[in-house]
Amino acid sequence: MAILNAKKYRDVARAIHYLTTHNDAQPELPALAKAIGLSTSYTQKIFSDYVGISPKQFLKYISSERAKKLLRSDGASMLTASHAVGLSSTGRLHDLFVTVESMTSGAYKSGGLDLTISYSFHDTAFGPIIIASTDQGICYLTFIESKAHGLIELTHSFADATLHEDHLPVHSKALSFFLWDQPLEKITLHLRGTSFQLKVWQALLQIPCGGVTTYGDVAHAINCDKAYRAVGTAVGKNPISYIIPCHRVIRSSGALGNYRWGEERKKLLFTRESLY
DNA sequence: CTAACTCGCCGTT
DNA sequence: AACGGCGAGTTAG
Repeated sequence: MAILNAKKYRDVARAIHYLTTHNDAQPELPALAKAIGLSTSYTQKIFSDYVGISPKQFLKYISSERAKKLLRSDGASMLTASHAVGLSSTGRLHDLFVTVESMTSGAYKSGGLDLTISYSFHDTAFGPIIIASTDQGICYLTFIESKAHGLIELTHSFADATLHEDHLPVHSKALSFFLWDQPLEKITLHLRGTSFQLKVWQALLQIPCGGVTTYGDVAHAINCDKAYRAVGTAVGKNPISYIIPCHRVIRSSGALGNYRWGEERKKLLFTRESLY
């Protein structure tokens, strides 16, 4: 599968941004290419390589009518136990391969004092990432703009931990989650969060690849029907992008809603996965 | 028929 | 006490 480095991701993201902000004008390929400053042939190529469909089709695929249909087809049952038996065949389920450990209150409150964290950088189909782990498991995985910027954010998040760059085998395991045509490897996450956040993140692991659900449905799944607003903020604090698939949660209106790592990235993930 | 706005929700800081 | 990766109902086009 095609892998996006920082520059390619920026180009694709700009293309997505242009299309969605000019969708009423039915933009033709030449207009798109001109807007992002690349040739028509190259624009066509990178777009279809990385998004999976042509620029023209793309607009149709992110329409909120289509999103609503996807919600209706599996939505409500997506977060119930029943999917594990029947519906899971349509998409890989992360919760069968992911174990969650939560940090002790000491490490939790201190910003990671006494923790030794190894981190490494990688490119994925959805852009460059940083992966970090403790001796217990993956503690951090985010999309990044640059290595320097990514490291600053990691440092900010674990201000009192000891950090060093080191590409461990467990990082490669995490990376396998980004590849479709390859079996998943079992992995442990080492998470820092409130009990409410942990419940939310655990629920997200039940959404199969290609599936979508709503913030309200997640709230229902954890028995806090009216806390959908709080669910939104908890989802937004997910420290392990992609493996904990927070990008599969959208608004009940069919609008995609916000995304910590950029609206364009959420559109890319949403489109790419619903083609799966 | 959407799009924009209001007002209520509730866990965090 | 204020603020969100929200949602349902209402109103303006």
